[in-house]
Amino acid sequence: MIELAQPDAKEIVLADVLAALSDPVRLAIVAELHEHREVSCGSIHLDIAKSTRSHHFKVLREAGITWTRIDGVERYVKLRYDCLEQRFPGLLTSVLAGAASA
Amino acid sequence: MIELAQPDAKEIVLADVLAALSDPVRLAIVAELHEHREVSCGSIHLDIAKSTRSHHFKVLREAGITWTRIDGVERYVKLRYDCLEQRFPGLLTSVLAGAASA
DNA sequence: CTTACCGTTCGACACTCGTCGAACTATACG
DNA sequence: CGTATAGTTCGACGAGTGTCGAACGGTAAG
Repeated sequence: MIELAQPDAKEIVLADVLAALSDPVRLAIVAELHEHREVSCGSIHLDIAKSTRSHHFKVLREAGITWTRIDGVERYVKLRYDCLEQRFPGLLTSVLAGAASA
Repeated sequence: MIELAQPDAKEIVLADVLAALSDPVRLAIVAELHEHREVSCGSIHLDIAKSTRSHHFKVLREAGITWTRIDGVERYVKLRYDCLEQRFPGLLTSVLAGAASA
């Protein structure tokens, strides 16, 4: 049940975070994660191939935006809200608000 | 002296703003603009060709991040702080803080 | 063990992006 | 007019990105 592979809070790079959030699909994923606290990758409805889905989750994880926990066959994903808030205060909040109002 | 070509405040798209800010060069430009209020394109020191420089300013302008005023031969550029604050409250502030701490 | 399921990895493809130099436009100054 | 200056536009190039289908790998269930 223990497994991860994402950067430390201090290693999170602003440009990478912004690049990761600049894709509409990933923005939708992040908005969904914000509503559901923690969720398995597959339970988010997206009209894309599963390989593409996997790619987007990887980008979010490597940018330091999400935290992934492996439980059996599934990957449970949630936002690294506290890490991001510590590193870039207010950023995720304003992005989530902007995504919701779009 | 009057001249512009940037989107309305309501037409500013979050993903476009984030994409525009996800480039290190443009992030540096934005940080510089934040310090100097208004500035001519050429007065910002950047180790890139002037065509590349022009490209980055165009991306920022079209994303709705900057406002450009033509005066003679020069283009004076400044952040559209109020528009962005209205559209995505706190976003630019947190990005500027993050860019400064990097 | 076999099957089903969840997700990753691997090319491959089209497209976009950052970068450059060169040519161009337009204003300002002799 | 001629020249200098500030930016833009135009290919062109290499690198990166989003997308897909197909193949693969682990875990759970029969």
